[in-house]
Amino acid sequence: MSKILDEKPVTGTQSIDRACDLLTRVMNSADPQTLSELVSATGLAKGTTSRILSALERSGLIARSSFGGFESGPMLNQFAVRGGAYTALIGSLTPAMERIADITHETVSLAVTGHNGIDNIAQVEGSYLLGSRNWVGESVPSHCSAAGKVLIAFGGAAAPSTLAPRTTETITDFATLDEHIRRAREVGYAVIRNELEQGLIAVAIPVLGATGKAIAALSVSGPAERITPGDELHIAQLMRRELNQVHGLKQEGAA
Amino acid sequence: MSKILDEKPVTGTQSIDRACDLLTRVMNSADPQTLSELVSATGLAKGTTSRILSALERSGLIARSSFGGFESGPMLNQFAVRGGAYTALIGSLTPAMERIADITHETVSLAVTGHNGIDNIAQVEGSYLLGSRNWVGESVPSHCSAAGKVLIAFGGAAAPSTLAPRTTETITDFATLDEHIRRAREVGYAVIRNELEQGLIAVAIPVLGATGKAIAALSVSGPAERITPGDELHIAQLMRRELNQVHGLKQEGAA
DNA sequence: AACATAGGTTCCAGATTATGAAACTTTTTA
DNA sequence: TAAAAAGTTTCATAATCTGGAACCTATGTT
Repeated sequence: MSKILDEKPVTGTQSIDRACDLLTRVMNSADPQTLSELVSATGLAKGTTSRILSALERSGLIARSSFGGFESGPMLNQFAVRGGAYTALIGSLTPAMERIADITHETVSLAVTGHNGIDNIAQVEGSYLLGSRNWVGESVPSHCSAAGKVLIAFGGAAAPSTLAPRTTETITDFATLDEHIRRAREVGYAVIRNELEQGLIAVAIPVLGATGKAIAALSVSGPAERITPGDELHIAQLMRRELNQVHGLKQEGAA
Repeated sequence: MSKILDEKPVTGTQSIDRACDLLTRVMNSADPQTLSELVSATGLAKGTTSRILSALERSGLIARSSFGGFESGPMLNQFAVRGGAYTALIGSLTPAMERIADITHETVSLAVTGHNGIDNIAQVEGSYLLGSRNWVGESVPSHCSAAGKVLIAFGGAAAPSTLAPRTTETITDFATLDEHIRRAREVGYAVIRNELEQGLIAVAIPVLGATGKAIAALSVSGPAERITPGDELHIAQLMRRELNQVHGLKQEGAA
């Protein structure tokens, strides 16, 4: 079987690619990563790994934990304290998300296109005990999340190249996904029913930026018992209405 | 004049060092940085800069802004949303900081050793109108901040190699600084009076970790009119008392 | 205490890899 | 529409990075 997408060989950055790989591994690990762990995870030579990690440490991006191993360095932690690039977006949408949670009693989430998948960046809990757990900071595949579908539909994310199944109802062929995307573009919202996890329903609408493309997705999610197919449109309309109240975001599109 | 500190030549990581430099420039800029800006800032060849930036973009560390230029990428923004490594520390100390601010009416700050200087990572405002502005996310030199002195005194930061003046009262000779450090170690707190900025007084105590070394510094700062030399000890004692209430931090030392 | 082991760093010859000037493409400005 | 600015790609060259092995240095073991 030949390559589905023509892989660009990408040359002239071997060492930087390796450094980025090591950096992201360290960043995304909860616990400090030791040199040996990173060596076996990446398959790099021990000396090479040590040299690269030292360079990253020298620039403050990573640091040695006092208990051994590498963890995020002052440069990154300081960046996190400043809030990163999403703070403004989260800040302006939080009140609307809270109102939506108040009315629906369900969990409301804000997601953006991430490096591999859809990244959840903010969440407001509903009042029900049974609801989505906090998954801020986690990623999900775009083809089986409502936020992902809506981001693809409104130009905020590229269509995925693979459709890995998560449940028996996950969309695994491109024709069906295209159909969902087209429908989302028409009606202004997207839905998942059991496609990410059995029993989990979510409805998402796009948050459109000044250029008319989606910059984020707002979604309500809850169990199938509470969110029936008949509720989907109402939830989408409610989100649209609340989002239209938000100052500083040009909103358009049906719902 | 020969090299003061023997500069280690550091070899084998030229391209990674350059990549780190570019990455941190992008991270620390409020606005997206264009290729040309980065070229002239770093002095690298245009082609080289473009190639490195593409590699960083490919790994999700930086991203192209829709308005042109490079900004922090999903990998970093997602990291920031998760909170970085300081969240636990800030979370456990915020209540104590709030109580200190309530009692003193002055601004209370939390700082850690950063990549170049002392990084402010949290701040609670006092009730006075005249007070320190919010400087979370900014760095100050260690030799002219109370937090810096106390971090050096309690093994949380290395002594600085240069003593750049900020005011006429900034300590600029190593002997005087050593004396201040020694005194801080004795009494358990450090003070600056007009050494960082005219009229600014700050008192800091160390936050000691399990290993007995300072992992952070807690400080109260305000104008010279309100914080007299006679207040310093009381403020230090107050901070020490509140810090001792914090669960999960072994505290020791006089004050 | 001496030894063994694992985890980490440094060294060095060699060739793979990054480099930068220039050509080329795209976007912006006049 | 032309011209300039901004950004990307190409390619020959040699400088840079590589990885194996030697070398440290803690920590645990007999």
